[in-house]
Amino acid sequence: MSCNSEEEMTELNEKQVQILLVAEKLFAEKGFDGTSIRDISREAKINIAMVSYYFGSKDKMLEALIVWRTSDMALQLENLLKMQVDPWEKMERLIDLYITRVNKNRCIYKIIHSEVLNTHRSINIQQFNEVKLRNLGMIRQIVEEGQKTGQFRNDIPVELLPTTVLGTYFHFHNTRPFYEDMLNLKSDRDFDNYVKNNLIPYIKQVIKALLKNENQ
Amino acid sequence: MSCNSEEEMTELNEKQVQILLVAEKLFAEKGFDGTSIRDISREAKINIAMVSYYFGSKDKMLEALIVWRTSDMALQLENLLKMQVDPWEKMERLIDLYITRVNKNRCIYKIIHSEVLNTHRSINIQQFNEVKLRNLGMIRQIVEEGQKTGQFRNDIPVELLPTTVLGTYFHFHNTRPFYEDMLNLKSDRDFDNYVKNNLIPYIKQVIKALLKNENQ
DNA sequence: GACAAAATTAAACGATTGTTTAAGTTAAAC
DNA sequence: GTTTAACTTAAACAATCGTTTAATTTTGTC
Repeated sequence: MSCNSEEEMTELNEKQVQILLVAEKLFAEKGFDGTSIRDISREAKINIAMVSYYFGSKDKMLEALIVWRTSDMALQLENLLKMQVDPWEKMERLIDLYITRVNKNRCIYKIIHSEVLNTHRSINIQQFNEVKLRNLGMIRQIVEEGQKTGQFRNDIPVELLPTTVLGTYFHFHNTRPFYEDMLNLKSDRDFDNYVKNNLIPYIKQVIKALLKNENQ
Repeated sequence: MSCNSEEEMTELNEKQVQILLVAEKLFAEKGFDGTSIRDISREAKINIAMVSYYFGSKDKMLEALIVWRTSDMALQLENLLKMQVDPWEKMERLIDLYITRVNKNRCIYKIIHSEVLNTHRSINIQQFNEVKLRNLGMIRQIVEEGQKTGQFRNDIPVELLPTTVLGTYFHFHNTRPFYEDMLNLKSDRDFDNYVKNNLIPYIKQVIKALLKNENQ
């Protein structure tokens, strides 16, 4: 059930990918309901009938988009877990991995959070939940490593750590206009630099402060 | 410019409030674009022409909704700032105030973050930004109090603290179906209890761990 | 070149969108 | 009671929505 490699032909041809790329961009900009199939067709330079032809419907296209973007995370996490490095280092790299990945797929995460969850939409998000649960298991392993060596505290609510990392990151982006005003970030370049030089180190600082065993 | 007490008649009659209450509920459930004026009219038991009659348009109604919900925060924060209590206590109460308020107006915050910001919508959010900036100034004062007594570290990126508090809180709600699954929260009551007994104390723990001066 | 399948198109479908209109009702002022 | 303004209504408006249809073009196979 959790394995989708063969059961429903998830392979996408290049035309489908072309459509999904445009859809992802527009959905993130204007929302799912705010984006029409005609908008997508215009930007992707295809006929409006092609969406129904390739995906069946607009809803199913969104479903295909989500599956496409969330089905290759496990590998990277397993590689991280195998590494023979200090728990602190491993936790830092975990945060880097999270942020890098989420930043790369920021559009689709925005869609998922604001359009799919909580709204009564008939879209299957089971696979998305499974990815999150597997990720959490790996984070728990890293934390336990640090606890065994006495470097980390023992009472850490692991299940809330990713929420702080991602929540801080997403909320920063969600309130981007405010931060641009206050911090005087005039270009995309300024903004990205602030994320890299201030926001990400801050998130690491937060998590490390929370993990640190004070009795040591 | 920042004072709107008289310039454009922000007072709402009870009919307008009735409409806004329904609109807020539906927007949060189905999104701004996903909610039609006919949906609102049906639920509010009014004629579909009343929205245009009272607010001018659907867009202006959203603007009125945002202004209505974000124009009474300053008073509570000023009262908190005046209190003669320990900086730690003050910071805890600040977080409580933030969360209580945001929880009360969760619907409108959801709308603002997912529908207004970042999407190219012609809605004035200046007032919303000003509220945020004023809040930040007060947080900065509390932090400086704690730094003067040596209880807080000196290198604290104050401008990112509210983002961690609100980001963690919002992201928890945004991924609610996942947490319901994992933590076996079967009812609204279970969920609210977890927020009260686990999430909010965790957020306080995170902020306090970050603020704590290790050299003391 | 002939055939079949896949891909693409323009056009139309009925439904729904936000908004406006013009007629109707209500309520208060005089 | 008359007048005036505010309020409310049903109906219609043009525009756009997601989807389907049927015809046409492209592509690959023999």
